[in-house]
Amino acid sequence: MDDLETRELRYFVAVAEELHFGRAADRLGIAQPALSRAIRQLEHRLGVQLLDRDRRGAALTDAGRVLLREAGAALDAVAAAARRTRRAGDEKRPLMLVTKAGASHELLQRLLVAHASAPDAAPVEVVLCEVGEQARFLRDGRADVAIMHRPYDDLAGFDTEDLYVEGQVALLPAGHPLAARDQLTLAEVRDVPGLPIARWPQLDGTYPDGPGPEVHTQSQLAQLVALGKTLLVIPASSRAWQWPDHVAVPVVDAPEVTTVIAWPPSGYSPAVASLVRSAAGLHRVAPTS
Amino acid sequence: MDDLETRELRYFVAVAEELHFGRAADRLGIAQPALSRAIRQLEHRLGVQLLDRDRRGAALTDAGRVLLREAGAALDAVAAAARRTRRAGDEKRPLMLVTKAGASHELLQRLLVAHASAPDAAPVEVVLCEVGEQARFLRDGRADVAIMHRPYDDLAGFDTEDLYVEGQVALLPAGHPLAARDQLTLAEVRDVPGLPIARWPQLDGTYPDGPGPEVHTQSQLAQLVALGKTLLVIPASSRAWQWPDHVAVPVVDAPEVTTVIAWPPSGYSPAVASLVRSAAGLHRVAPTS
DNA sequence: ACTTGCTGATGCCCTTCAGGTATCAGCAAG
DNA sequence: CTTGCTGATACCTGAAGGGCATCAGCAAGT
Repeated sequence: MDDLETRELRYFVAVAEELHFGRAADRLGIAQPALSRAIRQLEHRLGVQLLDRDRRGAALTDAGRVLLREAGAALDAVAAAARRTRRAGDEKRPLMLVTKAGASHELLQRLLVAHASAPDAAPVEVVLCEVGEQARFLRDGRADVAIMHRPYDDLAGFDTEDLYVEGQVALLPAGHPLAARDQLTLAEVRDVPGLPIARWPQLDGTYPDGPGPEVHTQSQLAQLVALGKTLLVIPASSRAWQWPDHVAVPVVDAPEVTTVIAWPPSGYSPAVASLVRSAAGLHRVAPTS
Repeated sequence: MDDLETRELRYFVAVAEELHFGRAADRLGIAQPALSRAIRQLEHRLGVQLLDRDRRGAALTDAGRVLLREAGAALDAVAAAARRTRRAGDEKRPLMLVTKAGASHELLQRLLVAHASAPDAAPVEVVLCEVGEQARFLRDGRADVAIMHRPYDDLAGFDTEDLYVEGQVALLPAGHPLAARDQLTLAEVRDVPGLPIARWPQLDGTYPDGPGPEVHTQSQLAQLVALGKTLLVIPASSRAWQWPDHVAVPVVDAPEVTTVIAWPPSGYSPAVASLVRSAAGLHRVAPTS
């Protein structure tokens, strides 16, 4: 059977994301005719039409949508193979741990301290990423292990260990009427006049509908809240990055958030095992806040 | 960054498995010099030595072992992308369900019947594979969903739903002294003179040490047990394939076996969801035996 | 209706590089 | 010192990926 080459997958992903051969070719650094031919050949080899060409661009067929998803996963796996192999060559390579910037500060702190005193401690390097990007880092080999949050993050396909369960708080600009309350409900937080809830990327990378601003970094958020443009509901421990002009109020009926440590099952190594063991030792210890 | 091509990964896997450039080249249908050059180039691009060449063949380095594992996963992902995309083109494509030949007969039977009467039932095609191969089928796209057994099968990276929990029985040749007992313990079953326990492939594909024969199909096993060459401990429901000259005796302290339905998180589709829902409806119903 | 300005598709040429054949080079065992 | 393995080199060839120029369809101005 004729196997696909990663080049073909990269080409298709570019076109599927741009929905435009010219721009995709540009992004890939090749000429448009070459791209058109490559995609045609790919369609022919798979025996399936992937794109509906149209006067004003291209649109994905059902099969195209399947391939977009699968190709992404496959390319991540290939990238992971390269990265992990390169790193296997280094002696004294540190373990890469990825987490959302600004989340779970203190838990992470304690984890690193605890692990440093473990007998078989390997050095750990912390990588910060944007919201929802941890899974990507694990999948493509940029990280060996991640700190993630259920139910917000995509844990599919990873082994995990629960570390900590906590409630959520609403983060409001100081001076807002609701900021004086000592607790809130989700119903009260929704539809606050002039204070729409910020919209985060969902598991599939799209944004939910709504009036609030689209954000994907903590600093954007902090800014927007301070400016009185939005409010948000976040895990209680995240108020570590709270600004002076922010006020956190517990939201009593918000779903609980579980902080977990996650790793790709294929990438299980003694170093990862050791770190996970250190993490398990932190179980249920409330963070100082 | 220079991405790897699947061709290079296939070449490396062949060499890593054969540990011999000539044989690997033969298997790939290319000449040995081309292979040598491809591997050298791969090593150079990764900046890591993958193989220790030696007068009598090649041996994997640590990095090589990492790449062997990662490349396998990556190639499976690429193959899955191709297969799932092709199948997405077919209308009326059946759902592919894979299970070990001979295991969980009746549960599967009931699942298929239950699902056939579901309102959104898609046709289901059953594929049988050898012991421990289900994960491979799910990973490379040959199957959409699998019936597997914890703790025997490798469930890492899949979403699962528990279907059924059962104890295990020892399968003995009729006429053996232990066959008259109405229950046994693991301690009694181990080290039965002249009846070593058969050795199954472990999660990593290697065989545990021991005196018993290496087997990987049910029919091999059935034969060996009937011949009085081995005994084995298996889930109670597997005695469906028991021969007339087999006797099953419960092993009271053997770990429980959970039959689960598993699917790759990436491959989640309405059809899979529907089948899983049907399966969940079977919960805890004891099979007739 | 004609033009304009987008889109992706074609035709033709060139360069690159994967792969084949022949041969070399190291080394262990006769 | 020869023989018979191994993998590595040298050199050539050919398929195919890629670039450039151009074509072809279609919608929206004018």
